[in-house]
Amino acid sequence: MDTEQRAFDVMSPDCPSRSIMQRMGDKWTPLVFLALEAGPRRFSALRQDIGGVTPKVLTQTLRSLERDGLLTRTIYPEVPPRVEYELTELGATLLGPLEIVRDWAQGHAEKIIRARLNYDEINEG
Amino acid sequence: MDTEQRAFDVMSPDCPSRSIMQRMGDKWTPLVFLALEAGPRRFSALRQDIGGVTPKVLTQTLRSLERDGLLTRTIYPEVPPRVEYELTELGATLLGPLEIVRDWAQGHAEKIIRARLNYDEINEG
DNA sequence: CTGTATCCTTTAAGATACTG
DNA sequence: CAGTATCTTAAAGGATACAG
Repeated sequence: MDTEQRAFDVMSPDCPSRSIMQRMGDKWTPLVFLALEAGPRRFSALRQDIGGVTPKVLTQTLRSLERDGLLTRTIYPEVPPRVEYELTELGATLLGPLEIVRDWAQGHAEKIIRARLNYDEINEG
Repeated sequence: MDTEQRAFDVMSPDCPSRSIMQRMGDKWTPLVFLALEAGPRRFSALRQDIGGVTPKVLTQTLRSLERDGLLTRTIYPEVPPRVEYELTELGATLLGPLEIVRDWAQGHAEKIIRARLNYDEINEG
């Protein structure tokens, strides 16, 4: 059928691009990406880079990104074990958009916090 | 204290910018923004623009964005009632980043879907 | 038309403890 | 070191019906 344009449309309820867009906004995914920006990193390093994440949740996040082809998981047969995570070429293309969003969030956080206080003041007193 | 740089850091567990970044990725927020890109829009119009959203959830999303100062809600005292939603200046500054993310999602959806199929094939049979 | 109210299901996430 | 297992809680989202 139509595979040239409008093949994917986030405004369409069933479009897979929706799930992709949502995944970007989940709690830990963006932080994993930013932590991997500079290069490969192992599990415990990621855990430290990203404050407050439990091993279970970090594993879930990493597996999910691996499944989507956004990063690779490499196991080195050593003792003690070493596992490295690294962005794929595809994953790296997401860094730009992610940084833009991050910069927006950091740059406008103060205004938003003020707006919230103002709203709450008016609507609760 | 330090209000000049690194005032907000998404890598920091308790930074408010995290909650902002997360909100961008919730299910309906980006779609509301894209629907409001062309100008003010009323409730029922938004409901139709955005497939599959229930009134309850749409209201929640809109209220939350209003609270953050990203859009305004204007009630016109008519019968039948008319309510229009419109992006604020602050909200409009988020359109650019959002479009970049949307384009990435739509542009790479196919590759990701293939990666998923491949992963599932290997890890389940 | 623009919502609210209720109830329900699903999913994300966190705490904690344990294993190859 | 790099996870897994189990349990529990919190939050998001959806179905449906109804109200001003």
